[in-house]
Amino acid sequence: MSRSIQNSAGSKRATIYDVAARANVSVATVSLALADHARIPDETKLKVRAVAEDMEYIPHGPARALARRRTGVIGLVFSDNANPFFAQIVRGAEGYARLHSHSVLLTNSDEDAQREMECLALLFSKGVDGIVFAPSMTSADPIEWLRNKGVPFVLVNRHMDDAKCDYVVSDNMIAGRLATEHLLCHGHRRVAHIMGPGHRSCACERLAGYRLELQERGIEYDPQLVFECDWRGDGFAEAMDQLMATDDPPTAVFAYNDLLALKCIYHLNRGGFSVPRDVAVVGHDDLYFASFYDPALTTVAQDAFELGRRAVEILLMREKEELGKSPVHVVLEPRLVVRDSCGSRNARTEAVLEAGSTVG
Amino acid sequence: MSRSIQNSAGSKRATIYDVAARANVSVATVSLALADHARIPDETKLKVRAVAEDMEYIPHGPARALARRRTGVIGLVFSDNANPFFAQIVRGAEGYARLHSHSVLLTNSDEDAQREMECLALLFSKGVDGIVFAPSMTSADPIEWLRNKGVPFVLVNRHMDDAKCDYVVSDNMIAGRLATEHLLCHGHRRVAHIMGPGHRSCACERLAGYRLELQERGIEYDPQLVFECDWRGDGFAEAMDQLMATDDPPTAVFAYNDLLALKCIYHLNRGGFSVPRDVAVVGHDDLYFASFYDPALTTVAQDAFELGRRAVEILLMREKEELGKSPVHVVLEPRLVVRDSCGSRNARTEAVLEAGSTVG
DNA sequence: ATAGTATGGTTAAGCGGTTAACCGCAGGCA
DNA sequence: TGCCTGCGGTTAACCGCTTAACCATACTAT
Repeated sequence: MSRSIQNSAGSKRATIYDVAARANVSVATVSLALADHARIPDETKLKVRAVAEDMEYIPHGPARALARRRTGVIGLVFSDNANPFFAQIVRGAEGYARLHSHSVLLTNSDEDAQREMECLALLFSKGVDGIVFAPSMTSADPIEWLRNKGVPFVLVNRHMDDAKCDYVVSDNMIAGRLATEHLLCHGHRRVAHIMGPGHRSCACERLAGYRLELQERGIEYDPQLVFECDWRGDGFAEAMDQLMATDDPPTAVFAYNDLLALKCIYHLNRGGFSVPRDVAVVGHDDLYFASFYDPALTTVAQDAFELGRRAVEILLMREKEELGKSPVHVVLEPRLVVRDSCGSRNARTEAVLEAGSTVG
Repeated sequence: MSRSIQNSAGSKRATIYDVAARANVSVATVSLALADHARIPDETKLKVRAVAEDMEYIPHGPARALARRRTGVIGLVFSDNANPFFAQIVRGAEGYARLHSHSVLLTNSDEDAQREMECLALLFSKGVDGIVFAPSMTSADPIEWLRNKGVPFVLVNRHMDDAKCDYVVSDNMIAGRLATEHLLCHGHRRVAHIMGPGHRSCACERLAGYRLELQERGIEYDPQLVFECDWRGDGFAEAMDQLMATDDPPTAVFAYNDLLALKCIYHLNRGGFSVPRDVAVVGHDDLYFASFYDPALTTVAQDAFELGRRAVEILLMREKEELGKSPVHVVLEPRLVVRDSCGSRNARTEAVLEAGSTVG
């Protein structure tokens, strides 16, 4: 009859059996009543809910997950959640998930292929309903593995061109063009590009955009002006120095992202160059602190929050089978945010401090 | 006999029954073998493991959680994981958790009391083994609730003075003193303080440190020089302007955290004041981008990563009952990182770019 | 020979829910 | 009166794994 006895000390968790006993109904009735099932008359629902409320009954997730065959949990795989860009994606994902009664399990791959697989396996073992995944490698192995296991997933931020799967990205080609166009329109002819890790789709695409824009405006592409840095953003300083020491140094730099842009400005300052006077700099991402850097950073904004939000949205729609068989590709439009680091505005003319961003 | 039949298509998840069937043993043997139980001879273990490996068997977490009565999941409650400071704590927690075969469920409370309770309830429903919690409110309700439910938890970053529970914090009193001392030692007599939300223990303690240091150095505390801002970091600009317009303006500012410090510098610049020439500024947290801001920010460093790490460590030790009944209080020592924003160093003298920090 | 004890494996009872199938009863209708 | 139908609830079979208790066999000691 009663499998569990609610001890009055309140130390043990109240189970559905406790509620059933107190409400003088069966566990089935409790379950159905709390699920607002049509078969249960309102009167009973009210009674059961009152008892459940009173006992502070909170259903046991794992048990429910076992019976229902889904956990209401979405797995997240990023290389590093402390990276402000990823942090925002995570936030977007978490927010949307919560709005739809899901929660998120967070894993970090540290941009390591093996760890990435471990993350996926871990999430699979936890029985997540789906995975939002920012692959760091070009290898299709993780994708294959996920597909084989039958776990729904959506790629975010980066995508593999061959894989026919859902993804949501920002249009990095356009981003590269926007940044480059802006600089060229201000008369720059020698525009350098600090490129991200070459194995990432977004780095390649931004480079491609940069090249395409140069081409369309009749400027010859000079590979000397492009250098790649690793995923930690290190390794551009020396190249930068060499470049600035030539007799035809760049007058502008388009950096893969804001962090690199800021480091670049910092480094240029150290080297005696002033931004934007001597060199114009454009970044990418529009991290919140870019706006109150000095000089305020001109940058290509991509909505990281939205990236995460949409990814979860797709996952949940797939779960409810509201989506067809064909893969969903969301491509967000980036936009240029003009500030001071490219010299087209004067810092002193801006009176208002941009707000936003939380404080620890 | 066999409850589940592994269809060769591979679409359904392999269960322990599938493994047992293929290995010609009972599920109990499989379970024990995979758990490396002493009762199972090596030969059998090898055989079972080979089969499990071959079938890519990954135990089903929820089922295991139900049987074992723990999930191997730790819940995280912060106001906003996109805040770089919290992001680092989260990272520290996740890293340590993973090292010990645990994973983390992330929730954001948005600094809202009700949402905070929802987060806790959610985590409880998911059956987390413990919770790392940065309470945003002074109310002891969440603490009481957790205690009542019997969920192990440890507070991080902020603590409630009355509650006798585990916590790990940075010594904010010392932090306030360090920052203030540094400024006073450089001859400043009018030191302003941009204070964080007054309901947070850390904001109060940093203020207390600031006051104590003033007192010990014979400087009278002037409440005019202190102003509080909300959790988003807004609302200090006007106060700052008024203050700078008086005939005895501050020559130095100690800001609650780096974000505020940067905003403050930005705002001072806009107002025609130069940092550090006109006003010295010291921040708090040592966020990675503080080092390549211009001027590079002098700040009080607290090890956010370690904060998260230690919190999880305590949780896991409690789980293994390696800790006594009395509450564990970890207080990390902050340290002053002197850079350029306080005028005690010259930006041009520094040659090396500080490295670190990842790149999206 | 006989009980005693490892050894190595199996059986089965949970863990806390969900839900299909079933059942008793009252009302409607021929 | 007898049958069908709806209503409101219960029973019980899972979900996939863990683990205490049990059992068969072989080996030891008396």
